[in-house]
Amino acid sequence: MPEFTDSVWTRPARPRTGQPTLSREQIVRAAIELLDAEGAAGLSMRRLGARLGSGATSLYWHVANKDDLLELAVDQVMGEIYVPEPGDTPWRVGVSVMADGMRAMLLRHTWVIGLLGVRPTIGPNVMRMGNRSVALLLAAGFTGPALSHVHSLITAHVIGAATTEAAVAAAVQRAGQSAAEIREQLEPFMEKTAGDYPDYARWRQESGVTEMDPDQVWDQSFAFGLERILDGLELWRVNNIGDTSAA
Amino acid sequence: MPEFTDSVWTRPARPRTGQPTLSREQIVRAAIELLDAEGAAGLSMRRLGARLGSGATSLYWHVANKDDLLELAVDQVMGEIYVPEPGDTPWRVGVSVMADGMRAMLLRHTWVIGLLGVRPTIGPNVMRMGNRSVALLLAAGFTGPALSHVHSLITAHVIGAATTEAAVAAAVQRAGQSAAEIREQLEPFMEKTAGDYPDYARWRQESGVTEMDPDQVWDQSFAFGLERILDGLELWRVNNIGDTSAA
DNA sequence: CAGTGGGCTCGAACACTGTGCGAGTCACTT
DNA sequence: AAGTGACTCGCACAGTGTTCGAGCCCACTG
Repeated sequence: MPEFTDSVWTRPARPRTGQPTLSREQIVRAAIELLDAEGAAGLSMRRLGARLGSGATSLYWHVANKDDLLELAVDQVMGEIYVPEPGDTPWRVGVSVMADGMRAMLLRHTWVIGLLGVRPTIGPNVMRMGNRSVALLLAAGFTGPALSHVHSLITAHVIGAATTEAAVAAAVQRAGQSAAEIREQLEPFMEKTAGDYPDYARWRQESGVTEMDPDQVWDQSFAFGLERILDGLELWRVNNIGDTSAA
Repeated sequence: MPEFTDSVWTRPARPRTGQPTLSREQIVRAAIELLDAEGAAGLSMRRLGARLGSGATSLYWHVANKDDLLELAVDQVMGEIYVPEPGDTPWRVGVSVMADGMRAMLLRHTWVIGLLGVRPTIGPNVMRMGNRSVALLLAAGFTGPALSHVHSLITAHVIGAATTEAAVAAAVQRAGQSAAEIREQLEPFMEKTAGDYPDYARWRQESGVTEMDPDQVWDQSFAFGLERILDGLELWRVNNIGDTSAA
């Protein structure tokens, strides 16, 4: 049984002296490229080796595991998220910027989503991000467990929204068809089952949601949710902290 | 390239006449048991066949793919979620019950989480759930795109919260150690890196979160977030619908 | 009652996966 | 010149999802 703290981040790095042809950074970068291009299923150690012009097993000198490699890749792309410094803007804006950035990152690297539920990441980039988030929320007046809850709430919204969006995007891409074609194909299925799900069918028709641009709907849905969350947090903040002037 | 609608749910079921020793329901049930017991990595067609006392390839008569099987399993467990009828309770309570139920399901079957981002499910149980959610939110006064946004917001919170909770739970389970032991192990790592993440380290110490029961913290965090979301929605509802009396 | 077709099971095989092991290469120190 | 250690890599092993074709057995038709 491995110790809890036995992960890429706690194991000492190998000393580097020679002029190796491969490096951990290079491997991680190539892995991310492969994952972006072909999804989680597209990454195999052999294919990654080939892409780097070296044998598959050479990678194991620089990386203990495929799991470790994935953890490194996740932390790497987490570093792409920009978390504003506290004080630059009102806290709502700061949080929104972070949330939007995180969402964009997850949609750029959809393979990350499937890994988030498998194992928590405590790499340097994630830690740095966490530290800046804490600073941001401290400046907003949140403290103690509430600060943690607020942070969880924001990230949960981003992860949850990105999850379903990515799922649909993947299905659409697999189908290789336009949104209009898919809507057309889906129609008979919807009509056939409309009797079984009357409320859903009626709402679907009346809402006019079928005639909107899907990408816009995703954006609006995410923004709507985030605004409601921030409203709810503001309300709580006023009632429990009472300082409405914090940046 | 497969059509978008080419999935388990749209393909006609095979006619069944003989007295087969295997059935699709039985296979799905066994798969879920295996997944619950050993996680996503524990399910292979050969192991599943062995568990059912039959050859691995026999399964392919009842199920086209491993992917299809997983989709069936996901829809199956989705059916475990209880969505209250509209009118039974105030809408906040109804939504809370659904959210709590969904969270509990995801934590019972953590393997589902990793599949949610891969492909959207449109199985009968998910559709039924969707229909009841629509009914619930219609009764609360939400209509049009806003209804969809509200539904997305709730499920996103559940999925996002369950994702990070499941990740930590999996790591703890892999370590096979108590929360106290893990905390002890983590301490030196935290102290060593405290200088790099000063805000985080300071908050961690002052907040006292390290001395709380982790399970309770998860529960509280989820409930806190849900309350803030419902507050935000209530606010929006009053401003945009104006009817505060809807059940 | 014989025969045939189709629902259903399954073993062999293929192409692939992650990874342990040991041999080999090279730059550098002693 | 010998050796040491960083690094690369081919082979092999156990395991994966899935295809194919052979075979079973039951319900039907002639």
